[in-house]
Amino acid sequence: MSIRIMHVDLDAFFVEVCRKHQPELQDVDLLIVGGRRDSRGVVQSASYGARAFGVRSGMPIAQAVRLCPTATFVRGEFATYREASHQVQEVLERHAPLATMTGLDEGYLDFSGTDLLHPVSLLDVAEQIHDDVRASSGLHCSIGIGPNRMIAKIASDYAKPRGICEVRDGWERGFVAGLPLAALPGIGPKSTRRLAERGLIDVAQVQAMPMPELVALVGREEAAVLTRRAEGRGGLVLRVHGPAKSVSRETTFRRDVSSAEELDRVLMLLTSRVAGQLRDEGLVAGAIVLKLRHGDFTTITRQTTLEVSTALDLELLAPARVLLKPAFAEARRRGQRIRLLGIGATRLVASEAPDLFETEERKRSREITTAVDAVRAKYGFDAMKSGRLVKRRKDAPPE
DNA sequence: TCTGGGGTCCTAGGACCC
DNA sequence: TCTGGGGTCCTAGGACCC
Repeated sequence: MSIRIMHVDLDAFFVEVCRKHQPELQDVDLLIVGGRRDSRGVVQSASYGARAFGVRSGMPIAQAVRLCPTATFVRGEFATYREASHQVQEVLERHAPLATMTGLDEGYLDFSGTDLLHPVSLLDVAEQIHDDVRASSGLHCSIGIGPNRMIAKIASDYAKPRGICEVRDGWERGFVAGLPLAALPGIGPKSTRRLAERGLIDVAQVQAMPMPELVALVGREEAAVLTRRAEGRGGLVLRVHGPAKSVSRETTFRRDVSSAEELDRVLMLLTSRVAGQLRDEGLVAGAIVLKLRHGDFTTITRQTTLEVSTALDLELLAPARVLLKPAFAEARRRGQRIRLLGIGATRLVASEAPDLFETEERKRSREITTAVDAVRAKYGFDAMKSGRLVKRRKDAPPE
């Protein structure tokens, strides 16, 4: 049985979704999604016109403004991304027995063992998928086909935009030979720099290098991984997403914060959003993680195990506060303001039926929470907030 | 005006148990 | 009184991906 995997990647996804929902952006050639010009964010996605100016995803907005000052900057709406992503997912599921989205804007299909159905090539199938995605979501995509996941992914990248690239079995080594190492998945900025310091830039160099020499350069373990990738070998099976392993919310302040009160207010809000999502998904958390980023961008995390797994706001908030207090004190001692605050829930398990022996207090708290969730399900998250948050909102300066 | 937000996976050291 | 090693859980940090 031959293994054939297809990777579908949407072109300039965030930009195109924004165009779809804001028709006035339709003819804006220089469009950058991620945040307004003055925001403390990074570029999520840039139109091909803006990319010609050197704008790339992940780049600070401020830098994008300098490179492309006449561009239009928009923030984008997560809900619209999710909606478009679902439309694409449905198309993919129609075309293969096993299909899975691995991000909002990409997914894999497994055509392994369909040699009788598609004996020679999957190009015609890919063309059909492209057209169906376009018809269903209004978005263009690029498609890569290969004998493993890594090759399919690199091929879709190579095909961009709006292209299809098929790498047949046996050709993968030659296909990756012309690429820089940084183009291989798993080799990010840090590894790229480290490898470059040892003179390793291109895949072809690794292919040509005798193993002992490579081991001498980067060590046995990394040499093995590098060789495997440089030979074009990669994952052969698709795994469908399991349940979430963590749920988190974090926010970067518009200006660094030094007030304990403000931190606590935001901690309440973030925790309540995390807790809400946990309940929504029928999960409880066994531990929580607090994240702080200082003004100088150093980032710390503090984690603690919960006595009882929970998805109740207050039962997550209390230990979160216990973590925040000394961490904030330490930041103060070092003269650091807080740039980012985040809270995450981990060690998630499916929530069970309520404990028969639970205290009256906890029972009441759980029942109130259920009522709040019901209101929120109907009117949205902001329909219910704790009195403290509402009060504070009123005297807050206009956004 | 430097550097988002939501994830996954890996490593490494210490505690603790057998 | 000294001396193990393996296994597992926990925390913190870091690389990477989209």
